[in-house]
Amino acid sequence: MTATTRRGSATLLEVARDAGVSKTSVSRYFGDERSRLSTAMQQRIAASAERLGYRPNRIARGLKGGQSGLIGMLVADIRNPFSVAVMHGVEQACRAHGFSLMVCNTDNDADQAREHLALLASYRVEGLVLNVAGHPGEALAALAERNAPLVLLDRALDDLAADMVGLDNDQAIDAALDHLRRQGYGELLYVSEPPERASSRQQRLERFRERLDADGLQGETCCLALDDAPALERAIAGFLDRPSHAPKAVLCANGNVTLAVTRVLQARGDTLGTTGLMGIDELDWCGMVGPGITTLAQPTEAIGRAAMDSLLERQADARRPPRQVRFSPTLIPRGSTRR
Amino acid sequence: MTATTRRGSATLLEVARDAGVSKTSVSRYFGDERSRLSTAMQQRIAASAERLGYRPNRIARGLKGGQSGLIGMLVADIRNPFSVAVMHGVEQACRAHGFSLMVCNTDNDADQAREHLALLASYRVEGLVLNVAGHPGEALAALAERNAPLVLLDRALDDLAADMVGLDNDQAIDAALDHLRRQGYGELLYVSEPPERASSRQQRLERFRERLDADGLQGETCCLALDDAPALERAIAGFLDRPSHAPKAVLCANGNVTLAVTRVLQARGDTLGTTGLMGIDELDWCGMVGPGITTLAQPTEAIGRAAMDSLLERQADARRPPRQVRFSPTLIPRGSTRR
DNA sequence: ACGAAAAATGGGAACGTTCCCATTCTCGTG
DNA sequence: CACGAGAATGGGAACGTTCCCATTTTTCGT
Repeated sequence: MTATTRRGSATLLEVARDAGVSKTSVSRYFGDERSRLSTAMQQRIAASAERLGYRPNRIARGLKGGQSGLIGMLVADIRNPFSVAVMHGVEQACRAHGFSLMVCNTDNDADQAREHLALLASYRVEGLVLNVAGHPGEALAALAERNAPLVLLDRALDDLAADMVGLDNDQAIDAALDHLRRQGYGELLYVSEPPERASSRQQRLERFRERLDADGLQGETCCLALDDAPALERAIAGFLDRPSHAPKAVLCANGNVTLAVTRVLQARGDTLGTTGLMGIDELDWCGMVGPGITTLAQPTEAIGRAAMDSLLERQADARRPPRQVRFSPTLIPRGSTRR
Repeated sequence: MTATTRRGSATLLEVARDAGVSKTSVSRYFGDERSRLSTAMQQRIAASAERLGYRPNRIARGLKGGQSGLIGMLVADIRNPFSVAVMHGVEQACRAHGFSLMVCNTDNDADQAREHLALLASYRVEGLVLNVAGHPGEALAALAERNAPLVLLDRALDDLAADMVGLDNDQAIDAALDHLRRQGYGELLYVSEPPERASSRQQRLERFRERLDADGLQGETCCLALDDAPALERAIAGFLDRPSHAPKAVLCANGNVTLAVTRVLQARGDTLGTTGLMGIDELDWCGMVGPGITTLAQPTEAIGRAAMDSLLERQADARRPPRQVRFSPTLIPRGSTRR
């Protein structure tokens, strides 16, 4: 009872007894209501808590108040540097607002997504950042269940009117096409992963097609899963090996595509620049491959922070109409688009 | 009370009432004791739970049983692909054993580490994976407080006898030196980040120095913070621009170093291969820069899983002596070490 | 110096579980 | 046919908080 070592940490009640005050006062001290306590009491509590090594139990706190202090984040692919960068932003913002982030990785698997969503719901997360393709049904379930704020990252879900944060895809495609045209490329190949379940992929693809018509550029698109390397090789060969009137360039829809396409071009022995190459998403190595790869960088940290802001705002006003926040990309010109 | 939509999800008690059974039975159904229930009761509970959309509240469960179902992980730098890969392994293993992973990123900041550690403790995590430099005092505090299993990733802490999982650093350095020697490089520069607070950096550095003596190789070491680019440039210039009798090569202590050094070499216009380059840690782009960069790949996923295994074992037997698990690297030879 | 308002404090009842103990029911067995 | 073992079930007390209210103390204006 006195100074014996205990297995767990001290409880609020023990601190209260030790300090000779009520548990309510201790609760207030560690809650946000220190101002309601006299200085003397604050000191006594502080002393006792210190001596006993007391740490409030977030779990117990979450139970009564319904405040888990947790924000959940569902990421389709944790190994994607873009996702990690955004996650970093989300985490910073979480900390700044006293939340903790619980990240789940679905490996692009709908079953895992469902499972993880249920898990996050069972931890009563107070907000949810979603960066996955597909199945909003489950998301809705979790949402309805807990009535927790939700924000979509980089992809909208048709049948779910939710807040969303991401790149201004139209602007990105426009910037890319402008740059490529200005650099003298006349025939373009747009390579994307399958757009079916990811709205941002759809938007970029669509915009590419629209602008092609409008600008009178020659171009084509190609959507395929990146694990099918031979298919990608064939697609690229089909485009590059055809006789043409104007210099050719490949535009990559995201970082993963850029990686895969660059591998193929290298294997073929194409010279970057002569064959244009440009990608959305900036990566560590883009400046180091050949003459450097031109990219459109996304403001990843800002996107992450904006996601958290959106969560907080919706927490404050649940019935505000859904809003989309779009960020502008930054063009980083390099040798791969210099002839 | 009847079929009205509710704001949160149903509670165990509501399910019990709906099914006309006691809460204990429902608790048993969702716990691990289904076998103790009659088939009839199982069906009734299942039906009610389904209809009400019941999901057990992990927070409440954690309170009474002390089982948070959470594993904590502290990562020094979430943007390091190596850390992410290991984290991926840890997460998989967590899921396989019914735990969830809570990842905190410290951005190499001791204050954040302390803060996050306190946080994880307050969530009563049942295990802790540590991948940070420095301050074990805090870690010990959390450990002692909760008596939770602990495993160190990639770095041991001198004053803390804990389980640890990581690369076999000696073997890695040996493999690197063997390879470089066999390829005909005679003068070596070993570049590392400051080793003070990370044991694996120390081990690699030490081993490099030892083997240099033993093998009669010419070589030197250089430790600096990577954000100081000019210093790195100077160090590399000092090494490469000096007249010599044998081909020179740079060995990088980890992926971040490889990135920084490669940038410098490219800026200088050195030809990879003529100037040897080799790094520990395999990265996406290592095959694509110049003639490719030779690396020693770590089995990241396996390391992650092993960390989790270690946690579970220690959970089962708290007083087993600390154990270290060391993994072998895989050499991936590329053009940067071909003359 | 007298209330009355404001500030400081405390006592319990939740929150949604689990878990220890009863209690009831079902049989096989002597 | 009574008896106890074992299975199936239920009642209540925790777990460590927060929060509503009640109570006590202080501070002032007049």
